[in-house]
Amino acid sequence: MPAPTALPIWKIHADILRTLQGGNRLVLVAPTGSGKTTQVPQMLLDAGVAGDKMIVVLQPRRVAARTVAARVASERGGKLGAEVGYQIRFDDHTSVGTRICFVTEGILLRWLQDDRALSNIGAVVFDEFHERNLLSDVALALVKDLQQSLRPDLVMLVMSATLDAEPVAAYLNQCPILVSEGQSFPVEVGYLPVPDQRPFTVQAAEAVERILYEGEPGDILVFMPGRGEINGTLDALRGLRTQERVACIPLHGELEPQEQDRAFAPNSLRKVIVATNVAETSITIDGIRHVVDSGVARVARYDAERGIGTLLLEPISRASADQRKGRAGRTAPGTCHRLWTSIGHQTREERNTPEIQRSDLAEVVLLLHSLGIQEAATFDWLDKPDPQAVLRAEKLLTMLGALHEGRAELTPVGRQMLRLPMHPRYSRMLIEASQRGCVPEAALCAALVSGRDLLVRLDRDDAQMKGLREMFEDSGDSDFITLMRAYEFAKDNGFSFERCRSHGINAQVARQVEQTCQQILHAAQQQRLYERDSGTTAKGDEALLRCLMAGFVDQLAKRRVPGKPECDLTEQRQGQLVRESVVQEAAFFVAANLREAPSRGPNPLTLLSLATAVQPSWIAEMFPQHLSTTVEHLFDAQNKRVAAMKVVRYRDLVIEQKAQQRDLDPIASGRCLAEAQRAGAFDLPLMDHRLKQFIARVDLVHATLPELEFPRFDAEAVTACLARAFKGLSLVKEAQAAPLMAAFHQHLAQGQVSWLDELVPLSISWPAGGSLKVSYANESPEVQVKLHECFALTEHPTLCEGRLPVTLILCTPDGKKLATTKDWPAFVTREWPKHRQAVAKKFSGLLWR
DNA sequence: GAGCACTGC
Repeated sequence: MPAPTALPIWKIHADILRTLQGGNRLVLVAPTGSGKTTQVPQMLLDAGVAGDKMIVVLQPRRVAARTVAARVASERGGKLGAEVGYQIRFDDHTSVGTRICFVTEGILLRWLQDDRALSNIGAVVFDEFHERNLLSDVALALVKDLQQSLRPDLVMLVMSATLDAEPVAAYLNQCPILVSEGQSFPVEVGYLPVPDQRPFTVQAAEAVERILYEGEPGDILVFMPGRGEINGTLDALRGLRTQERVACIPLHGELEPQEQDRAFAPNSLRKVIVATNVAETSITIDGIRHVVDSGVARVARYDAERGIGTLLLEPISRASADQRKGRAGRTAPGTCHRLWTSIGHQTREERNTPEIQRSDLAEVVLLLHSLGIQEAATFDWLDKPDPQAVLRAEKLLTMLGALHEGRAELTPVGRQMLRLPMHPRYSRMLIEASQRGCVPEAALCAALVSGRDLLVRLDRDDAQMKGLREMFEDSGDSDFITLMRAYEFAKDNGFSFERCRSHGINAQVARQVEQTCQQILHAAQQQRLYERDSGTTAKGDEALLRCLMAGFVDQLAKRRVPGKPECDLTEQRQGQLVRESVVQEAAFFVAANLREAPSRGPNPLTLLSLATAVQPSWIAEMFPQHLSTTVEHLFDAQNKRVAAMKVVRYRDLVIEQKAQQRDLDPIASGRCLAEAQRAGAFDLPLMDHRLKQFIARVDLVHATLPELEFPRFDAEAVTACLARAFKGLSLVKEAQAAPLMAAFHQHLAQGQVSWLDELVPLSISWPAGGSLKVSYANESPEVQVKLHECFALTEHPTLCEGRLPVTLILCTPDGKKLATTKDWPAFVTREWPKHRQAVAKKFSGLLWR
């Protein structure tokens, strides 16, 4: 290994120090292989840039923080944890003498809460900033804020591997940018000549085949969006007939460590590694010379309007594609095969959406409030979060009791919640648990969802594993209880990999859960939420179920039909419970997870998971402020009628209704019938062709002659007309017999109805004699006519005062459609001659022009 | 009859 000072970053050593001795901000662009991560902190230390204070280097991943710290410590000939240390969750290798400290982002944010001024820190270095993780954006904004207020002496250094440093530099008040060389090799990029519609798994396998055929040496890395596609590619690879034998290796985050190691381990065969995005940033494999890039990835987004997360397949950005490409040039020149066209490349987004713009912000907003920042939406961000997402976060925090109603200030409960390392929903659950004597159970629940999935996903027809799983599923009350049982099983078996694997449990995750749970309990103790050995344990599961409800009341779901997965939620949301949930009976449950997934049908599915059965009476006891009782007219689908009901709602979700003995209000009753009809509760035979034509004709005038101010018949207007027609009725039978036309006429202003026959007649007279019906069923009005009867036309027939040509559907004498036109004279001169001979021959008895 | 990228306190 060459001396560290031979690394490219040392070429700009003097510039870096000059900039930071003259100012307090710097953006450093340095690609992989420049040595920035290990060398820059040492340069700062040796030059005394941070004075006698500590240099903190932010890392996006724990492994990186640990390994880089070890490397730097050894370069300086010291012990890890002395001059050079690191701190990550569960692992603190620092001491009073530590001058360079590598930390993960969450740690720095914890420090900020303990000491708003970061008094013992002299410099903050943001490494891998181009990844734009949620917490690194938050940390950057807070450190900038701190530097501009209490700590002008604090040095900020943002390091990024990609070239678009201008926005960050501009954000840091036009601070200087320095660029270092990297140490990588050229990668030759190839695109598809034309788009290929076949599955990209097949295309990728073919690309691999071509690389093998060309005989260029080196391992191959294939990027796929997920596990399914990885397996599909591996299948396709097995089907290849190539001379060379290769080792096909899957790589994704859910694999156990020893399975992941196969990708790193030397292999006598050429390796073809088929990986997800883990291989783009988190995992680096030496020896890759060829990249095959599907060009897609699964990206998590958050729909703030509905509070639902999605995980969709999306084209990756150009920045991401370049990052993937770079994986082929780490040790020698390489090739990159992109499964899209060079034209398609230009239409891709330039860079990824920063995580802050696609996340649930509840935790971040709570943190900001604790630091006195009440306006998260207008705070000085590099990229502002969606104001809607901030609003949703604030609403949730208010509901959880962390913010004061209406004045966006932290409550004492909110302060306690801040000290618990988890999403505010779970910290709210823990606070509830402190009052119900089930803190250890609640802490375990929070720990169980804090990392990767404890239970491995089952193959659809793995009956044996399903059978073993059932021993954890003895309670139908909550999916959390299943997870707890599985965890207890793992713990009772000493977290043995074999025992766990045989029951579909990820042992590694189970060990992490143990640690996380201990940490949570420790924090809970410090917040006086819990006393160890206090002996107050709850009887049965109900206390825990109530705690879970406290964290997720706003995700209350009500089954539409007993035993079926379809549910209604608040805010008119709908969803269905996943089939592997144990909560298959309860009429009400809260779902800890809402997400949208693509389906075969036209609409995506909203899937509810991590369910917990709840009783409506618990809501009445614990959240009376969210309940309302009214008497309303409701449609009784069973008896096909409107009934007056006493309705109890949790927010807008009906949780109880009872028929009332009382007279119906005629208007409300009609409206109720109309809305039931709109929702598809019954059909309306009198909504006939004539009425539909009427609606279409009015809409046509509305669109074509806006100056006449005809109203439009949108869905709401139709419902309003039906409500008028149904006034005073209460039975479906009555509604179906009610005359409708008059009510629809009333939607128009006085006199407008009588203009309709003039503007949009039901039939038009024809020069050849008689008249023809006009159809308004399609976007453009149509008349079907035999072609030979058109020759008498001198001009094209129109509607709406000449503004709208009728579409003529021209037929042969035996009624077969021949052509359509909106311009008869043009048709006769240009199109007709092309058909004339054939038509005239077939129908020779007629006179053709 | 249907679904899952990656991190972090």
